[in-house]
Amino acid sequence: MGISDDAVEVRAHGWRTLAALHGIIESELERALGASVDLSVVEYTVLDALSRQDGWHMRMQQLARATALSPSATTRLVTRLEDRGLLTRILCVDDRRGIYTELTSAGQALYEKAHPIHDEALERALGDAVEQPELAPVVHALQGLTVEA
Amino acid sequence: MGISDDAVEVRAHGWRTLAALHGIIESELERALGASVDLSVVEYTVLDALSRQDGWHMRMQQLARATALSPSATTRLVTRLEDRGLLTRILCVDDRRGIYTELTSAGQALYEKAHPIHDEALERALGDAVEQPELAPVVHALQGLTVEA
DNA sequence: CATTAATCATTGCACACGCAACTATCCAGC
DNA sequence: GCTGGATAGTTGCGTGTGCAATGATTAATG
Repeated sequence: MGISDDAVEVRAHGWRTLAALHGIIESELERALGASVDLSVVEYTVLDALSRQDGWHMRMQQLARATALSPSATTRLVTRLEDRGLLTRILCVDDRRGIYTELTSAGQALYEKAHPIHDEALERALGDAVEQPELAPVVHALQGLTVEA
Repeated sequence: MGISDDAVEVRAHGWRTLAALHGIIESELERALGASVDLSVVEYTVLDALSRQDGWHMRMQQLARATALSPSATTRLVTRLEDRGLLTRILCVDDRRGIYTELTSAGQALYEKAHPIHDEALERALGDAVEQPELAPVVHALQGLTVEA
């Protein structure tokens, strides 16, 4: 097995590791958020993204990007949250194709309730993961990232 | 914002980065494998896991672990692949609750066809990802993992 | 040895997703 | 100013998924 074949195998192995870690974290978040505030991970991601805009709007497309979801799934996701009164659709005036979404006060409140639960679950998941020798290096690499930008 | 709050934010940021990278890679693999051999990423994962056992069996539960899927989803996944003639169920003799799965020659052949496509797509996805400054450090960390174990 | 508990895999059901087709709106070229 | 093409978002449809309940087999306990 030559040098380039090794590189291929390293990539594949890295991808398997990444996928495993992703699965562990997502499962734990899903469980914790579902049990306490009845939110899925993507739903929380929406609230989080909107909240980080600090009361500002977000277009559907940005939301689709933030959640790694298709346009159609984004539509229904927003509809679900709107039906629960957590956010509102706002027609855009300068581009009447576009639709903005904004947190309601109920959405803001639920997000603030969910936030610490999310953080605890994430800490727990990473703590579990770091004990698996395969996953530990990736976990440490993640912790070393800078937050800015 | 104190020290421990920073740690929380670092974790959340790391998780968002991980999820973003995961999404990019999975989309690209899904597209490439679907177009060329009509396999989803999880389906390829099964063939890959079975193939890495080098002709040996795997229990449903191991498969569920390898794919990060629920037992029920694993059942149907195996059924799909079995219907396509890519693998076979084998009843276990020592524990008659358990069921082994094994690649057929057709499954082996399709895997060997899919493998280089998978690797190319993975290389392409990582190449794209490394150009995003947010993602680059994680990509490099993955490349630095050792393969053994 | 019988009975109860635990484990492996499968099915019913509801739901979230992606793809393709559709509508509405904006923009470019003439 | 009107027409053709691009873009934003929504809906129909088929499919993959998780949860809870079930059947089949093994292990534990009296």
